[in-house]
This record gives sequence, structure tokens and C-alpha cells, in this order.
Amino acid sequence: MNESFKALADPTRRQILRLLREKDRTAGEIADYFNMSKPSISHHLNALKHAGLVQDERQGQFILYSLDTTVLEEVLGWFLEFTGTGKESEMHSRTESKPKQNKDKNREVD
Amino acid sequence: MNESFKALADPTRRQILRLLREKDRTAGEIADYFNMSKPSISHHLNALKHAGLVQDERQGQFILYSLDTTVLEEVLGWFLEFTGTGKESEMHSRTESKPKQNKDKNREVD
DNA sequence: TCGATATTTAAATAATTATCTAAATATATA
DNA sequence: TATATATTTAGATAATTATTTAAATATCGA
Repeated sequence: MNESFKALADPTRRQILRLLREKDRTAGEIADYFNMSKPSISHHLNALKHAGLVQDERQGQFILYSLDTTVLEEVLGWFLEFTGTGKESEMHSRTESKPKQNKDKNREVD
Repeated sequence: MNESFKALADPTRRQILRLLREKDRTAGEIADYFNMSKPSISHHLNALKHAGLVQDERQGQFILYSLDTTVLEEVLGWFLEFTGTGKESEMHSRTESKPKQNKDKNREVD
């Protein structure tokens, strides 16, 4: 989830997602939308891929990128739960954690 | 909006938001939840504040931080629009932008 | 007013991320 | 098979962000 948040924290990457929302596109096609070298775009695509936000598939000479909405909806869920717009099940989570305890440091909750 | 995304891209800051969702807290109280110096937490609080995600108010000796959900709901809106879960009004936005045009570079859309 | 407490700001450094050019890999096609 | 096209990987550098200690600011209470 942290990877997703980090991936979304960049305007270029969000724009790439917007482009892929319209339709699947090749890496080069995506790169044409930006004033940036292809390696840089490749790097951003990689970040999105590692975050699980896009998928890629080689099609001959090209590599076709497509949106994967699964993780996006997880993040959406985070916001829904957070803002209280969503299901109430988590809203009265009185798991009031205590300060300075610092146990379970590697849990990776959100 | 970019500031908000960037602010949300850090686990410490998201945890701070979680803490503030439960109740308003002072800077020191927040800092006690982390293995991190107070100046570091102050820095994170500042990032959240600049993103419009939290507000602060001095109360005597202390500074009390509180959640501001307004921007959070904007970001939620971004996801709703993006995933198509929300109102359809924006879903058929066939504003199919063309590549390599690169006009209007400073618009700050999302 | 003085000393203690709460918090931030400053300054330095470390760590991460973004970006570029050049080179490598994979595929297509003549 | 040789050449051209599409994309990524490597390596270097620049830019941004996180973190710390030390100092500054603000308020409280004796």
C-alpha cells in the first residue's frame, strides 16, 4: 500500500494513469505525451508497475501498458474508511493504541 | 492537490492522520507515538499542514493539531472519479488530449 | 522575572528519487 | 543475417526529502 501511495505522489505518474484509463498504450506512445526522455518514462512506468497500478505485456516489438484498477480501489478503500464515507464496520475501531510502546514495528498496516 | 498526494505518500504522516482522526492532539503527544525526534515530527506536521490536511492552533504552551477532512475528501473525489465509482458526470470526458502538443504546461489539474 | 516545558527553526548531513546519456536487449523486417 | 525500431537497464549526477542536534521562540507558573 505504501508503494501505491508513493507511486501516486508524482504528477507524471498520475497523468500516465489518466492516459491508460482511456485505453491501453505502448511505452513509446505514453512517452510522447511528456517532455521527458524515454528512460525516465520507463522508470515511472516501472514504479507504477511495482505498485501494482499498471500491468505490461509485450506485443511483439512493443510493450503495451494497461491500468490495473485493483490496487487503485484498495487505495480508494483507504480513503473511504478514513473519511468515514464507507462502511461503518471500521469506524468504531476503538483500538486506541498507546504511545511509546513501539511493538510490532514491521506490520505494514496501511 | 499534488501537495496532498505527496503528503500522503509517507507512512509516518498517514499514521499521524490516523491519530488525529481519533482526536485532536498536541505536537508532543503525537511525537510520543514515534521513534523519531520532535523536530522530525514537526517537519511532518508542517508538510501535512501545507497540504491542508491538518490544522494547528496554539493552546497556551501547547499546539493542538486537528484533522481537516476537506482536502482528504477532495483526494477521495479524485479516486472516485478515477475509478468510476462516483458520479458519471466526468466519466465520459472524451477530452482525448493529443501527444507532443504540450500546451498549457502550468495548469495544475489534479 | 526566572526557570521549566512545548514546539519550532536553523544548519548540516544522509537517504531517496528523478533525470539524463549511452549502452544493452528484444523483436521485426528486408 | 543485418539493420532499424521499441524499450529497458546501467551509470552518473542533480534535486528533493528526511533526519538529527543545537539553538531560538513562546508560554506557563513560582
